[in-house]
Amino acid sequence: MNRAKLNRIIKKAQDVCAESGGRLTEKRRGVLELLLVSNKPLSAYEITDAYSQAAEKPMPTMSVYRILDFLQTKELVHKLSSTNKYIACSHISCGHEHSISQFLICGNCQSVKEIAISERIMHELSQLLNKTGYALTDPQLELQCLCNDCSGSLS
Amino acid sequence: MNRAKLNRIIKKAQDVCAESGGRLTEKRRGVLELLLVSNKPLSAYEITDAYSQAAEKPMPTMSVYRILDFLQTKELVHKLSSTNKYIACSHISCGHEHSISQFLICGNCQSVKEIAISERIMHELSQLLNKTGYALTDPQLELQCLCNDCSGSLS
DNA sequence: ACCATAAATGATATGTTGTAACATATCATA
DNA sequence: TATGATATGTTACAACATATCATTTATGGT
Repeated sequence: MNRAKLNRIIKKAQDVCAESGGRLTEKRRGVLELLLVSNKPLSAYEITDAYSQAAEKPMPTMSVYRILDFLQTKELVHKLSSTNKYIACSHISCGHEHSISQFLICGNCQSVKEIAISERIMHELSQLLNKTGYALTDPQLELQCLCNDCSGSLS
Repeated sequence: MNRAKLNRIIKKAQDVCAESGGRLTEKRRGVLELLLVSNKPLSAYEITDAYSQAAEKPMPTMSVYRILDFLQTKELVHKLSSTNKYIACSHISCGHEHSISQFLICGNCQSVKEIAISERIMHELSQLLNKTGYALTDPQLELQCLCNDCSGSLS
């Protein structure tokens, strides 16, 4: 991710916050940037450590959790509940609708790809669920995968 | 779950263990029974407390984790990573193949239903993933839902 | 039956993830 | 500048999980 692209995303994120009455403060922007430049999801503690090191003064863990909560309500950040880690949304700059979010998690290198599963598959899934007496409330899927790079290198 | 059915499942579980060179000890059986009779997933600590109370002597948490690990390797128990809770497999007595496991988790009453998603949907999903450079390694899905009972009672 | 071995369990300490409760600081605006 | 709303700091603790080493219990070979 180059600086220009990062700046565009941050600008958009500021707009998103402003529209809903929040502020993308320095710390919130810092956490978001950390996640944007990371090539893998980070735990709250990893963010704490990275931020503290970069800022050369300790960032309270509590603040990190609150900032992550805030960023999640703005759908700028997603939490992966299967790993308790956090990842920046891949679609901030394009104004993507977040009604569906599916994550492919590489079990080897921990890289994550955020994809959009076809409406048709999700619809089929929903139909199947309804027959069972359960209705889908959160279509976020987390799929344990192996990425191409890793599947090659593991012979 | 009546006693007869429970006994059939335990018997089958003993067979599964024996075939792979393990033993369904008293404590392991006890933990499995707790999960079988529970109508909702239990955390490791809830299991610890329930077992300790039933046995009238304290069960070390560490033992519970080890027992859960063991039961998971035999696919008698599944872990729900989205909630850090554990659930008995619904298909022990029928010798079900465990290559696919999908869980519908009610966000209100925490009841869980283990279902088999159609091969066709899983195949489509797999195909879609391959295009993205990721290959599915673990088809366990955890879907956040609302069950019929709860969706009715929540007006 | 006896012992060697492996499997299982116990006990203690520590690591990781997350929330509760309350205080203080900063910003917008009337 | 007073006020309310938003944001951050601090401390304590709850919940979930692993590491390590000691002890006990089953099992197979002699």
